[in-house]
Amino acid sequence: MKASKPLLRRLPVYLNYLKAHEEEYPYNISARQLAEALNLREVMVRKDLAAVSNKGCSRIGHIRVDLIADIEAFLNYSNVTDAVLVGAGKLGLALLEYSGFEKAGLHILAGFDTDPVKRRNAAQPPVYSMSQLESFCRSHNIHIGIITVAPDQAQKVCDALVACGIQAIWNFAPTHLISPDDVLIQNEDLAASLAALRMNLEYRYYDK
Amino acid sequence: MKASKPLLRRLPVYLNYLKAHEEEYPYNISARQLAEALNLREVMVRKDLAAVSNKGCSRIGHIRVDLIADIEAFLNYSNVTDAVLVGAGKLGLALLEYSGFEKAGLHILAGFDTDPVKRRNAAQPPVYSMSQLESFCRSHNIHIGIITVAPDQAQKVCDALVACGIQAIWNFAPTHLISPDDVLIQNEDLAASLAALRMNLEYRYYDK
DNA sequence: TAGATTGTTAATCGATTAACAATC
DNA sequence: TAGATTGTTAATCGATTAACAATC
Repeated sequence: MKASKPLLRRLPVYLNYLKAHEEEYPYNISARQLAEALNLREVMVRKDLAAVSNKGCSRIGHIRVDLIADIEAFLNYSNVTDAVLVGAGKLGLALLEYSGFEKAGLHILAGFDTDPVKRRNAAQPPVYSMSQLESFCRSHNIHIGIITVAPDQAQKVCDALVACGIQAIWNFAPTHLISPDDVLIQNEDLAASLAALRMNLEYRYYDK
Repeated sequence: MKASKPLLRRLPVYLNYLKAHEEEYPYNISARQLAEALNLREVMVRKDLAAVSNKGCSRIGHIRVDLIADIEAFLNYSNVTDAVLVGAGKLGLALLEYSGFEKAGLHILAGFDTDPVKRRNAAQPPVYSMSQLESFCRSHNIHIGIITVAPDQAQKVCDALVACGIQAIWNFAPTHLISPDDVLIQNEDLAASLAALRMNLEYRYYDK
């Protein structure tokens, strides 16, 4: 029942590819074809697909639309989760208005910011004052919070979100957050990701 | 010599913590203290630190500033890499102006966009027309490209970057890119990351 | 000295890959 | 039938964790 982290990260990639390549695979697609397109090992893809769907047929593979449905069902994409975002700076606004999250089952209901200039009551999603955070989270029963503030404010915002009953935090600030054990924190550290990219690039030179 | 991917992702986290907690650890810090602060296992931190520094002393641990220097040296932060970004939409602009990358050794020299409205010659970094991409990359000898365009344009942009001699691509578009084997692609798939967060949150409910 | 800390060697764990039987 | 494909069981691989000797 419980899926591994790598699997959870690969499933949206499969999903994305399956949705984007309707013309190429109008009806069915095999693990092999998917693996080759995505540059992954066939066996791994086969095992991944077996984990989320039992509709694979020999000789045929998977029915494209069924596979999409099974992956979405597995990832619970139909069960949309509401979220709030704190920090309506450039990154925050970009995320607020990014349409891709809706497809992935996340609905960012509103943003919050201490800076009155950043507020916008009319736009969709709106950006409100921090003082409204708790009542908003409570009344909408929000469980997910996204942090896109400056690193030195992140812990304070984290504490505020926890106080509002938030259960999972997606942290874009390059700060290690301290939170109660029952609050899930996922760090999206772009600088760390970048470090990995640069190092891999350098190893390449080194190997040559 | 070659570092594992998990290690490469933890090092910037250590670095970040070490830099931010000068008052707490004015001189030395032990693997144990670092591990507890970051909620990691002591042994793992110890092994990680041993991989990048040989200056650890029994009873004392590591000298904070030396450790910072060793991690930065290991990650080659002094060797700043130049990069270009294609797609000056909200996310693109946010990344263009994010100061954290400089500290991590990435200097985004310029952005490029097909939309004349998005261009800005005066701002820093500037945003130019796509037609200038190749000459810019060639003349500045750029090896890293960042893609922040819409998914349906990502492959085209990827091809253009490859044609400009780019060797590594950091892709923020939710699209699997096809590229020559010697071009390194790192996908930063926020929707995939989100899926992992949501699933972990759900498992939690399930466990209860 | 005793205790805190290091680095290293061996054991464990989890994920990927290989091998293969089953099916259409 | 032969071949393409599936799902599953066993082997491998790599990373984490445990155990421990060495040091100040």
